[in-house]
Amino acid sequence: MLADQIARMIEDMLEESGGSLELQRNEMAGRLGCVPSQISYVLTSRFTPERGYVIESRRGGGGYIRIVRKEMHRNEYLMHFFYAIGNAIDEREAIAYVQNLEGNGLIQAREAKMIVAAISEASLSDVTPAGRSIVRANIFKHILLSLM
Amino acid sequence: MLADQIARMIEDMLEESGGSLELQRNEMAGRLGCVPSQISYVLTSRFTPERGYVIESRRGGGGYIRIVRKEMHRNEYLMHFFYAIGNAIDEREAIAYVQNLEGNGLIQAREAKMIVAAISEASLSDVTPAGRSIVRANIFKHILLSLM
DNA sequence: TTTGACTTTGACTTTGTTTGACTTTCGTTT
DNA sequence: AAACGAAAGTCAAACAAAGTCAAAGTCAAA
Repeated sequence: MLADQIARMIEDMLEESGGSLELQRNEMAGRLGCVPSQISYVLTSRFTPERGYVIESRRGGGGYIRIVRKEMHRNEYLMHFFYAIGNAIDEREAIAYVQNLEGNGLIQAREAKMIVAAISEASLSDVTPAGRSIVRANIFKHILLSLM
Repeated sequence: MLADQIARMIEDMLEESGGSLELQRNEMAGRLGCVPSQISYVLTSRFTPERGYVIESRRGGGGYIRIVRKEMHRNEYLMHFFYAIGNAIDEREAIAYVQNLEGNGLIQAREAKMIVAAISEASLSDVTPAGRSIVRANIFKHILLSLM
């Protein structure tokens, strides 16, 4: 399958480059003889944060897509929390996790305060109550990824 | 990319001169082999007030462009941002603010990464596009409050 | 044999950069 | 003053990416 082929190729490139690479979508699609959006598809379906990848990109002239693989095994503790969060978490439980992280020395006091502020009900008051826990989980997980 | 190259050059010059410099647009464009308005573009797209730069200039014979990196002190600064964010902010502008905070030593590199992660489009992908800027502003402001 | 998850494709949108023609503002000569 | 030339400012067009989304295709499992 095309998608798998592309995924393998990207993994290989990540391997070679030690876990971080930049590519150009159009250029790569050209080399592979596929449409550019196929690259996007592979990225969103396979290189997700859940699997430890972080993607950033820029449009326009000189645009690029950067893919970074986080070393899950070197961040066992953080990963533990990452999985524990799941895809939704309420404020109370989230705060407990933050305290836990701080207690284990994985984050500083100031960082803990920042996280609590970010995922507080107050910060998310404009999200529908139903959606809050989901958005909170997403934010929290992305913060954890940024620490890896 | 040309624009980035020019931006880097200006940053270097600012570094050397301790945060303030004067240049001539035409002269610089000549040295770089680009059109003068390219310099203007870099200035307006990168050396913005959000990033902590102040630009002033004069036309006519002996004209110049002065670029000053502005530094403020902690509370003044946090307050300034708090108000500047308003009740909605897009990702780009928000990141510019974070870079500014980091550049002026108000937050650590790790903290900057955390904030960027927290307010990224990726973190907020489950919020409606229209709502994202509003939620982002809220999160950002609450994080700032946690730093005061 | 229908369903549903996953894939493939391409038209359209948005964002970012580069260029050049034209305008405005100064200082300096006449 | 008026005219001139030397700056910088403005703006829109052309170009260069990446993002989005929905329609159509595929295929295995019920």
